[in-house]
Amino acid sequence: MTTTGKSRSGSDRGEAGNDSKRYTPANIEKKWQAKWEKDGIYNAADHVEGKENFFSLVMFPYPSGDIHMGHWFQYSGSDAYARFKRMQGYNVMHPQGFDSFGLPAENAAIEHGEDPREWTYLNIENSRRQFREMGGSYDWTRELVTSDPEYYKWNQYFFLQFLKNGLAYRKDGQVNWCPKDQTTLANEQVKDGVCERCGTIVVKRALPQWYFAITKYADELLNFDQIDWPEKIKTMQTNWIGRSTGTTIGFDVSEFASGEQIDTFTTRIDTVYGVTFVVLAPEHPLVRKLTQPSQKEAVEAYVANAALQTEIDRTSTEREKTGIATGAYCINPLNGERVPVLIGDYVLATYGTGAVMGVPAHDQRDFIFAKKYDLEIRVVISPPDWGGGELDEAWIPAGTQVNSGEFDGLPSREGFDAIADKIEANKWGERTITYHLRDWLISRQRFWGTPIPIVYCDDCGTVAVPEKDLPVLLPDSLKFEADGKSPLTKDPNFLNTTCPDCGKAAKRETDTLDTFVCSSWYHLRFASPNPSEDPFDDDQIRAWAPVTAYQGGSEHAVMHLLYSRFFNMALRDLGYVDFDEPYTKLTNQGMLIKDGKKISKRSNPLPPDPVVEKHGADTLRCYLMFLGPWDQGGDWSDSGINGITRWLGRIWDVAQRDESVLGSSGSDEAERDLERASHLTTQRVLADMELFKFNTSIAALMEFTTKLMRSHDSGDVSAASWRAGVDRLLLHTAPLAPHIAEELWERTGHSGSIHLALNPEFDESLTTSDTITLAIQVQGKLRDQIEVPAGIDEASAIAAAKSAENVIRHLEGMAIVKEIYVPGRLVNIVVRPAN
RNA sequence: GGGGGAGUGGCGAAAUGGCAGACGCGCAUGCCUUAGGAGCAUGUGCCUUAACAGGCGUGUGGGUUCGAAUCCCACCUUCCCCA
Repeated sequence: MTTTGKSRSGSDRGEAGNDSKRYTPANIEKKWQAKWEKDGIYNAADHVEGKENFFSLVMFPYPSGDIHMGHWFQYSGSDAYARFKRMQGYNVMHPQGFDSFGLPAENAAIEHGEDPREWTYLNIENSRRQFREMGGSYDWTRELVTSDPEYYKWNQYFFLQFLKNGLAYRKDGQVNWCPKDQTTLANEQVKDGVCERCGTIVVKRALPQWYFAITKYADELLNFDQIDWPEKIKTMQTNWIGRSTGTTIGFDVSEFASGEQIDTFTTRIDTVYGVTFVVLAPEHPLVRKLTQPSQKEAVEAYVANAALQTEIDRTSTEREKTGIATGAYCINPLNGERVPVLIGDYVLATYGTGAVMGVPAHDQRDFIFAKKYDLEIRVVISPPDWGGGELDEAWIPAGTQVNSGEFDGLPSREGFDAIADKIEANKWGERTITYHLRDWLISRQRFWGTPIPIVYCDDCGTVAVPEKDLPVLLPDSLKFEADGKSPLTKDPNFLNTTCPDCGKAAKRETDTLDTFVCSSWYHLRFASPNPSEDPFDDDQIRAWAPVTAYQGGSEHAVMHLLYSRFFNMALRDLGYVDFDEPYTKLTNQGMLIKDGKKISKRSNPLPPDPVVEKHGADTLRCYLMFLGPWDQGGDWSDSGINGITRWLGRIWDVAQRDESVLGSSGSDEAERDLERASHLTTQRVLADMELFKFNTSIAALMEFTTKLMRSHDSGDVSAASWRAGVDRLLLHTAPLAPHIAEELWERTGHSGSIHLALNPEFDESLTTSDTITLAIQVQGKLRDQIEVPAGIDEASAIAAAKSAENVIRHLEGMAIVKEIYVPGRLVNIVVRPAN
């Protein structure tokens, strides 16, 4: 830094205390943050006479260290919206908390031997400070921390209610297993197929896991009628749920395994006469029974290899499909044909029935597979003009049934139903609806989470912990040790307990709940933060829920946002709430990236504290909101922040100008002009804020700021209308830059917080002017612009257009074909050469 | 592999069927200043032109329309999420 620079900033600091002329964020931001908190102006009462409640919720953060710039992006926008709604006259509740269970705390424990609890609560402390420095309008009396026993107790309680009502169950699931460490691994702990710690190749292994029965709600989750959500989120959820209608059909294998059949599911039963092979997933239970002695060795090797592959690899279309014969055959019930049974790792045991029928002529994957293994390709849906020759690729579209026995000649669309009817009549299978959605696996083999309240007793089996014994507490000390096992599995005080039923010695469940359970109902606890005997108070839920407006990233489209909807529907059916959907309106903010990549504490850091220190919280908030459309995110760069610094400096300057230099009345034209700008600004800002278009709101306010400066400079507006304009500017700026707006509100003689004031109003009739500029096009190309009276009729507009100088030139030698007038906007004259 | 976005000046962007580039950054020139990493004013898509004016222009190729950044079809690039 140069000497000049140093002395300048030094003098800034020196003057700051008494020179109120200069905008110095550090001098005002802390002051107002303290005052707002002391006065509790953002604390929401459950009922306020004459005001409608508005629950404005933003997805709460995971406290992984600093609140980073991405959080600032998210929370600046959502806070501006909550403030805007408050100024619209709503009784706004805008809570904040911490989603504090989860893997990063465990990683800190694993890497640095820290206690995840200490690590987490230290981070929370730091995050609270940053939230305050942001100037968020949060109601901190409602704060919740999901790793507090008062909170996770209710996760356990809901788990038990779900268990009682058939919505929670335990069954075998595939987990990552490290054979050396003898432990399960989270997906994140598997790097390139090997154990993160010891480098051993990780295998898939079946272990009992807990599930929530979300698939019971698959159809209701497909219905979005009651909620105002972005189309893209609804599309993602719809695709994720993946409802498809089709037919199951069994292929008899009793020749090789008595009494058994292979169940397959297909959406194209019309092609069933074209089945020339059947493929099983390597994990399919029939694999062992069907494999013939000659194939045994090869099949075992193939199955072992498949266990090492990820699903990505196995289902990738880039990779060549592989398969291996079992040596067994099955019978196609439709035509009695005997077709080979193969094993292919591109078939997943967890999807559908874990077996597919191979129809190479009408499925491209099967086609390539059949070519490779020299299997028959039989056309059963004839393409139009098909001469009976070999196909170059699978024919997917509809056609005419051929080689399909009694169904030959039918259009395949009719063949679909006719064949399905026959299958159902003969009880070979039935029409079925399947979903891509699977039940929600809630077991985590981790230690920083909600303990699942279950006890295993040798005599009584799986026993639920009685509600009166909740919460099942996490042990105080959770030190991770080098063997890779969860501390819960080794802590005798936690592990050893007595059976609630028979009183004998028993072991606790050591799995913890997925952290998405915490976030599935946290909004209800915000609405009702205090009860200790119930998860929440019904009257408070009625006052606030469902959430009026919810904001968060679209990366949660198919996990959190689907789980929460399921959770709400389940709670409704169990009698806890009386509404169907948890979040009425959803808005996604985009992702803030830096240098083209996601911001991350480790690999791509961007700490906000230095920026706040240099420019102030208001400047940073506005800059982030000005970067671009909030719902599309933005690419951070330091270069533009000066624009916001200048703008706030100009507001600071204009608001404190001496109005006594202006007269008690101004010129008609200038008054009218300022009035129009004022009402137009309010119209634009109110509309844009409602749509989370903060960038264009700020652009409108920048223009208005300039307008007010010029009006004052020119001196031809009245003091009263100029001052009213300044008030309007401050009120609109308040949600975006809350500290400076509050400071200037006070300095310009107002009493009470600007944040409890109401938005200005506008009169649309005052936003228009007497004349408009019409664009004149010839052949759709702009040729001139003319000034005309605002209410001009079509004929006069076209006449005026035709007499514009530059237009005359372009009409020369042309015959007019058509004249188009778009009221208030343009005239387009369509011509052709006049012979 | 599946799913969802996004491509517009040197840069962030605006405009959702009607004047492409509002607003801001940066840059240039000028004013003010002992000074400027301050402030103010003016200009700034590219090409041709002394000027008037004209041509080109919203990732690429096609289409619909009097008129397309915007709607439709195909493709390319890129980001995010899930497995």
